[in-house]
Amino acid sequence: MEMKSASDSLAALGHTTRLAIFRLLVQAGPDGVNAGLICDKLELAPPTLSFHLAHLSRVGLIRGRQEGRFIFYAADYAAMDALLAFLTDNCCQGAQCLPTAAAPLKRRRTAATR
Amino acid sequence: MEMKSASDSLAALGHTTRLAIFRLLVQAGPDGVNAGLICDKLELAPPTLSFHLAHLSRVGLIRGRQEGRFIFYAADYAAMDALLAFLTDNCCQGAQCLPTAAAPLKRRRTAATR
DNA sequence: TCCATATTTCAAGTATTGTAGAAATAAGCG
DNA sequence: CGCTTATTTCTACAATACTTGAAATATGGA
Repeated sequence: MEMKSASDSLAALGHTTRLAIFRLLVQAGPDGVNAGLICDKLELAPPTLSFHLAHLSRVGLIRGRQEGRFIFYAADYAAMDALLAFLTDNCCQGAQCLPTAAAPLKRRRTAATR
Repeated sequence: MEMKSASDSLAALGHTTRLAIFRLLVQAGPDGVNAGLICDKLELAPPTLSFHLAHLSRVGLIRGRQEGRFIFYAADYAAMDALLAFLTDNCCQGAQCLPTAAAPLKRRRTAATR
């Protein structure tokens, strides 16, 4: 993952409304949730929700699939995994970074290690 | 971790310059790097760097410690860990979220599980 | 004390982003 | 076809964030 793509994703999550949407979808699972239901659960005006869903989609953190009149949005778990990997990549060069843990933060799977 | 604090941290990382600074510090290890050196490595104007360091400090992702005329900044690994935990918390309710993996994204240690 | 160096604060201009009403599009149903 | 529902696009305003020159602060050394 490149710096720009990672920072775009992080910026997308760096807003309480979008973070709430994303977590809702992460916890909802791969089937996703339709836009109207997200509106209700988070009490958002439809245009506001649409704006944020478009933002999250644009950076690749979520995906929408049309089903009849509904659009179901689901988290892109692979994108989230890649983002977490980017953050902890090459963490602390093997030194002990977390005092309470025995070992450094685990390096997550990356394109190179898959 | 609360929603607001998490989104503040993510927003802080959602900027190429700050993300570059943070990764530099994550990879540098617990001893940290002094501000001037960060300036040189990332080719930033001192006030610009200072602005971003203040931002990252304010949200708790990094810490500075004075040492003579220098201020060494280091990543706060515990804060990063908590942030990653927040994102994957209660991920996909046990369903399989990553098609290539056998199991869902691991739930990281949280205050509740420590 | 005076100077050089390290870093921050101030100030001001520019640019970007978030919100929500109104209107538009799209899909299914009678 | 016309109606209802689901969602998005358009528009315009308000608010916030980024950058950098200039000035200020602080630390150590001559």
